Amino acid sequence: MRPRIGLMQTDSAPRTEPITRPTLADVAARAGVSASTASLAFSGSGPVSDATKARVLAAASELGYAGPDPRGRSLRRGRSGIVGVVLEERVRAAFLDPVKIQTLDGITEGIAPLGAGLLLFTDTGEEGGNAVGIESAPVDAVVLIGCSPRLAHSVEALRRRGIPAVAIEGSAGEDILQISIDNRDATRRGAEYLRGLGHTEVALVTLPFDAARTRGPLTPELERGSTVDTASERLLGAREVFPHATGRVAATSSIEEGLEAGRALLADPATRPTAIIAQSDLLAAGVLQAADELGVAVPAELSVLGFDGIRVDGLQHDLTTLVQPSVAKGRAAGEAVVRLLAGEPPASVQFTSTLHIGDTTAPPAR
Amino acid sequence: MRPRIGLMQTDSAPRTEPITRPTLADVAARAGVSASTASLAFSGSGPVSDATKARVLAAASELGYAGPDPRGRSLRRGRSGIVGVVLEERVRAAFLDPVKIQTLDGITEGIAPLGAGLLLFTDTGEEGGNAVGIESAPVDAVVLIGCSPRLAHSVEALRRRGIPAVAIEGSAGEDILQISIDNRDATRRGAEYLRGLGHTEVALVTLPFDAARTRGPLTPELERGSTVDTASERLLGAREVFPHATGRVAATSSIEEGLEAGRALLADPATRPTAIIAQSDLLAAGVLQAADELGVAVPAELSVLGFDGIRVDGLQHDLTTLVQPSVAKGRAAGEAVVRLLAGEPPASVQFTSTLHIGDTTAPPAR
DNA sequence: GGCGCCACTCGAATCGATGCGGCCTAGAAT
DNA sequence: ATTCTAGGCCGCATCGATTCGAGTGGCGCC
Repeated sequence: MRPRIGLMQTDSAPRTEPITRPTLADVAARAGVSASTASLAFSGSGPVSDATKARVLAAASELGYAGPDPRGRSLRRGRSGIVGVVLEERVRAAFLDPVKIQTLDGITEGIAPLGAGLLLFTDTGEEGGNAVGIESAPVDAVVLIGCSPRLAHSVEALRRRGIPAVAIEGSAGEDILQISIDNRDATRRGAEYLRGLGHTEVALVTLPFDAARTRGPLTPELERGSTVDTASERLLGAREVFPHATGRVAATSSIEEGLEAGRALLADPATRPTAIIAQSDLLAAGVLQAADELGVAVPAELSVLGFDGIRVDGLQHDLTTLVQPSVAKGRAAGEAVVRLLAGEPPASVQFTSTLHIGDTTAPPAR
Repeated sequence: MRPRIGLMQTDSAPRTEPITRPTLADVAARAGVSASTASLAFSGSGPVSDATKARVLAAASELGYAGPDPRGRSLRRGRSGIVGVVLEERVRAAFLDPVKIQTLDGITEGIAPLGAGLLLFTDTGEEGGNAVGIESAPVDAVVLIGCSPRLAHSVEALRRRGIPAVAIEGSAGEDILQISIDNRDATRRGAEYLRGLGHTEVALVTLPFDAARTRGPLTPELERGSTVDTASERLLGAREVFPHATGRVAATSSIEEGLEAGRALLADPATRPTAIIAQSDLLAAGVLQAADELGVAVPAELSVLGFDGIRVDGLQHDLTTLVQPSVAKGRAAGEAVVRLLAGEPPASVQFTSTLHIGDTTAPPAR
């Protein structure tokens, strides 16, 4: 029996504008409706007459109200509309890798139906400080790209909090959904192709095996201490065909690193391999540059096999490589996130790579 | 609603775990302290005895509590610890541009003291749908990178909401802080250098002038309809020295686009320019490739000037270019964000580019 | 032994939005 | 004119964390 105030009693009195921004309640009061109604008018998820809605919108406009506060909304809804992406390195380094970019692009495609934003994190190892880590970020889900077991602690926090996670190319944990490719099998097929051509003296240029990104000769110690599945799997695939193959470890997937590794492997004509298996196209491109520098003819004197199937700008060769569906991988991860958030438990996905035969491989010269 | 259990009634009984996740209140109850104290124990922003803190942490661990919910925290604090970044194009396109990547990296450096995450947006134009636009995202501040006036509406919403914004290379609005470089003046200096060498027949390869990214000949219509400051300014700088210079417009800053433009400009030996001013290094690299293809010697028969000062992998030349501090630009933007959030009003910053003289420029052959 | 101080802890209010159940009223049908 | 119906609208409680002022215990000092 609350006395309804006279209709005509407008709050014409110029009340002092408070320092605080207007809230939905203010708008509702101004429009003469309840906060609930005003909320419905904005979210459109309930029956509100057009007249009322117009009145609310008008009040909002007069008050300079810019729409519901995303913070309050996400608290109430339990969803923030943000998906976290964890990269293993710092932003600059991560985005120099075309595969990562393509994957990221695929993710945006995959989560498009969510209309969610992408929040970038880097697995810098140092979780301390005031930094907003994965552990304490308002994300609805997380995609881990090539992440090391170092994240186990954070992943555990995600699990506790009930935040779904999807891992691309990395063993983040037992119960984490995996999106991967046939690293091992694909490399084996590539290696078999080289063997079929007649190669026996094969060297490797691998991706880094640990977070320290040690560069140098490929040693059993490094292999054993590997925390990077991608590198290990591709190595194992090559070893299935060339059990004693060895080579160099690059610090990162880049042309420069490939160049350096290529110089080391090709420097001595006496020990020079007839073929090099690089674990990424960028590394392969670097090896090709090294061969060019040293006057080693490709493919006559040296065959080079890559991995990824990216376009390397400025490369003169048509690289023989294992083409992997980077974008599709990202998209699958995005779609998996969507399903997880919808409550449907999706299955892990394994993509396959295809061998593209270009002009950087041929039978050995000897 | 939730029946609070008696004080001494230890919950040793394996009570059925509720479907809901534990909250700070649960932890506090378990630890036998008030919610306030538990909050202080986690945030560390108040005097809590070590014993109490340990008890709270133990209780949290037992309950599987993963720390304060970021949503509730950000609601109360009014800060989310997230900085939004608006890119003008889709993710894939944006990250193919080394300058953008460097800028982004600079931003992360700049906002490091905030410990904030980076939330990516793309200025796709379509704000509708359920998408989390800039207008309704839990961000503390926003950095606009090379954004078009199309964003005016969103920028207005930001202003209303009181969210600080910084613009890099783009006129987002009147009261938006600008971080820019001397696009016009730098290009003029580069052009003057070419004129000093004796060039008079100069062609341009420009960045796109509008969101449509029209590719083709540089027409007065396109110039007039420009919504991209960077392209316009660099064009004007060139025109100050070569008033009648014309050329081609690229659809994006990439080697491929530069290659295409280069082919068009160099195809006919009769009308071939003696120098080409490219508005980015990637475009310049493409032009160099086109020259190589067509057997045009650089710099003997053709001088090429770039802009950006990035390292282009696989480029044989030492490009003459205007080196801009991309990373510093991003860092300045990040630092500006920090200051804005701290309440200190910082000033707009204008960086200057320096002319790096490489081996792609020489006096004309004629 | 008493007084006062200090460090710590507690309770309540608050932030902004939203779901819920029930009440109201306008319009239609008889 | 009266009753029925259904679409709209309302108030309240709640989400989870934080802050502020009040309170309380213990302790030192006179």
